[in-house]
Amino acid sequence: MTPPTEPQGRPANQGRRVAARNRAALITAAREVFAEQGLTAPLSAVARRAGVGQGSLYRHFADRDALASAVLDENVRQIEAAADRPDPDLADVLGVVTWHLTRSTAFVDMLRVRGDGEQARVLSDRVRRVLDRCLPPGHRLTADDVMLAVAMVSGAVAGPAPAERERLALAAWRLLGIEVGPLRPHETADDA
Amino acid sequence: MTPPTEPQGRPANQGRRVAARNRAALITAAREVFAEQGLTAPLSAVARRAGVGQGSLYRHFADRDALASAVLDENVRQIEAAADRPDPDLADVLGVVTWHLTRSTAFVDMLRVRGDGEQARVLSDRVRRVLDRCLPPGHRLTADDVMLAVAMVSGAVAGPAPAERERLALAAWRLLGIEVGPLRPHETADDA
Amino acid sequence: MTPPTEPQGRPANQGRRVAARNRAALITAAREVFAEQGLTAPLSAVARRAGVGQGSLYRHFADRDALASAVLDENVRQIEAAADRPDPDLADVLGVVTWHLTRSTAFVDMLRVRGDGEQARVLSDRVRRVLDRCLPPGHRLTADDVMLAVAMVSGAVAGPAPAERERLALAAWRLLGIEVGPLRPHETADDA
Amino acid sequence: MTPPTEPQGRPANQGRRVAARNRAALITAAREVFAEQGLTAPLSAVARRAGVGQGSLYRHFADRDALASAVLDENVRQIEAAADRPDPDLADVLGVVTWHLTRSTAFVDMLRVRGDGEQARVLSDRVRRVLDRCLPPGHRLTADDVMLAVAMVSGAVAGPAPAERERLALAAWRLLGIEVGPLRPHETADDA
DNA sequence: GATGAATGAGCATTCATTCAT
DNA sequence: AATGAATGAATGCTCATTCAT
Repeated sequence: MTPPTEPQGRPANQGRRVAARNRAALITAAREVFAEQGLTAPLSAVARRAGVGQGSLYRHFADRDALASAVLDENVRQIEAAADRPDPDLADVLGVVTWHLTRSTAFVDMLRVRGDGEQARVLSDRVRRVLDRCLPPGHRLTADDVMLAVAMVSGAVAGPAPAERERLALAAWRLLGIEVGPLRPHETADDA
Repeated sequence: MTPPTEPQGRPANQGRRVAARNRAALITAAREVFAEQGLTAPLSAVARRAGVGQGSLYRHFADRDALASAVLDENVRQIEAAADRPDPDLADVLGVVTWHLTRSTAFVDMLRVRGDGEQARVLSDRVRRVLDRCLPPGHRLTADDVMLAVAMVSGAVAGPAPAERERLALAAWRLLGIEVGPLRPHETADDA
Repeated sequence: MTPPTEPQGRPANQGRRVAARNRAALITAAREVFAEQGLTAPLSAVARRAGVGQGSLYRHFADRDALASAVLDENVRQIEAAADRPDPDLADVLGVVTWHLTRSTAFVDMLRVRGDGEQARVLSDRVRRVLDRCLPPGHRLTADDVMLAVAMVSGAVAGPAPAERERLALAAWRLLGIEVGPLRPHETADDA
Repeated sequence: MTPPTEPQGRPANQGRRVAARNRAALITAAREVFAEQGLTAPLSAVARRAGVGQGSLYRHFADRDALASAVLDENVRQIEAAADRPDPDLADVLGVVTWHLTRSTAFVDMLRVRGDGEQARVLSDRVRRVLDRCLPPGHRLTADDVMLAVAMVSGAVAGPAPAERERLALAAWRLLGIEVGPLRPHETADDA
């Protein structure tokens, strides 16, 4: 993107660009660290993995929750995107939801509305709204039912090792008698 | 020199008479603290709530796992007791299991086999064995199914406030189409 | 020793005998524990190895120093015994001294008069007196010289693993040009 | 709301200007504390004496060994510097070695390779290499001999009070028949 | 006298958070 | 706006010492 030439000066104005890059690096790092160690992982580990000073982390994110929200926001956005067409299919969207459940401990925790989270509720509500839109009128399940079902599936995958989660998630949906599409992420444009 | 009555200094060693009482107090305190804060709560908080020195905690329980096991063992024993008769009824036993799920975050954590826990696996296996015994031959569910269902219900109640858990647990079982008896503990004799 | 008969009563008077046995067990245990872990080993470990309550340890020995002295007293007594004849031979006695140096970290520490020890000085002086008696008038070395030499040899063996100590001690004496007899303990009668 | 001047609360973060100063203060404090109490002295005492938070100590030195190495490295560097010329004189270098032996309990401990210490072995080897270089071919002593002699002298000074150590060290070398130059440090340039 | 439990001070270590540069 | 160091509260754990039984 930036022309590789000009090793000279150009002192200022990089700030803006560096800031954005750091923010993204922090989110990426946090996603990885939270996935591996859970939502209570040391924030210093996140900063280290992002290659960024501790202070910068706090400049971008006021507290652990803000950082976690930023991480989860990306997951939720993918779910929203999966339902972003005229007649969204519930099974399809649940496939995306489940894909994230099997990848991210943090996402699991969020959907179980772990304790405190004001932020978590907001994100969780966005998921609910998406699912609501997928329910044709007269469906045997309500949005509450589906949200509960999602929480239940997250309970099924919360403990075991990553390798087992996919199998367990599918077994859980089967036990619920709810059809689910193929487990997959929904690539959005902002990864470019 | 100084008279034997010293209101200052050490709070007085009350001798070994209190040993059993302390042990019980520690388990009670741990049950409460773990229920509120989860299995990673500070052990110092447990000792404080039990009104006992830190050293006494470590004398009675070698490590966090030993303490957690002592707490959870009581829950599991009640479940075992509930099934301890000629023809145990699955719905009944699930009622006891669910009762504990709605009371104790720690019990929820245990059944999701969070992390490494050797002890957790042992306790979890005891629950599985109990449930296995309740399944008449030819039942539509396997023991694995039921354990998965229990994990799913624990996912349903893990996040929300205690007041909501009972309602959610019942809704979860209904969604699974599995009948569950009244939610209740199973009082054992050792409380005397 | 005690007649194996009479399983009945005989309530008291055992106290005296048990006390002596405990004291001996504590010294033996302390010798082993101090030899393995050094003079700062936990006293609880000594009591445990002796099969005795912590309280009993403190009844017999007011503090760590008293216990250490009791352990070392036995070593010093052997050295005194080795010189307990008309014309004691310096090399012989140094052999006994060196034998203890190679076996006991505690003994090494004592002869280097580690820090505090009032007790250590007393024991150390007894060794000096023994060595003094072994020096024929007109010997090229003074008692101070020999004590210094002993401290130097203890420095040579203090760090390395037990297996190396014998070799190093002999090399040290050779470097000093002082003749030393065979390394051996001096069995006394009180082991019966 | 509150004016930026708050005499209460945090003692104020003085920014990274003090980083180097803190590191140096820690080494100085550690040198003193280790010299007085040995290498097992509480690290909290070091931090306190340095006027630095516990966290800062751990930021600069990962563990006790790293701190000890930093302290001892300076001693060893002086010894190396003393031998850093065409034809180093053994007696001279031993004078520097002995000077450090009489000042620092920690240095004494290091040369006796107490316990496991990976780091201690490294430093000790550096001393050996220096001494090796001072031995003209055909000298009556090998490097092993001289290292043993150094360990022996350290045994002579390890116990007694600082005031006595110089006298005892000289007496020890005399007893060994090894010539030693004046006891003195070797000032290096980095004190500036 | 023996016993074993109670106690809490002490030490190592981690980590969230602040702040001068 | 980034940086990285400083800080100390918090926590786990150990162990010397006391004391009722």
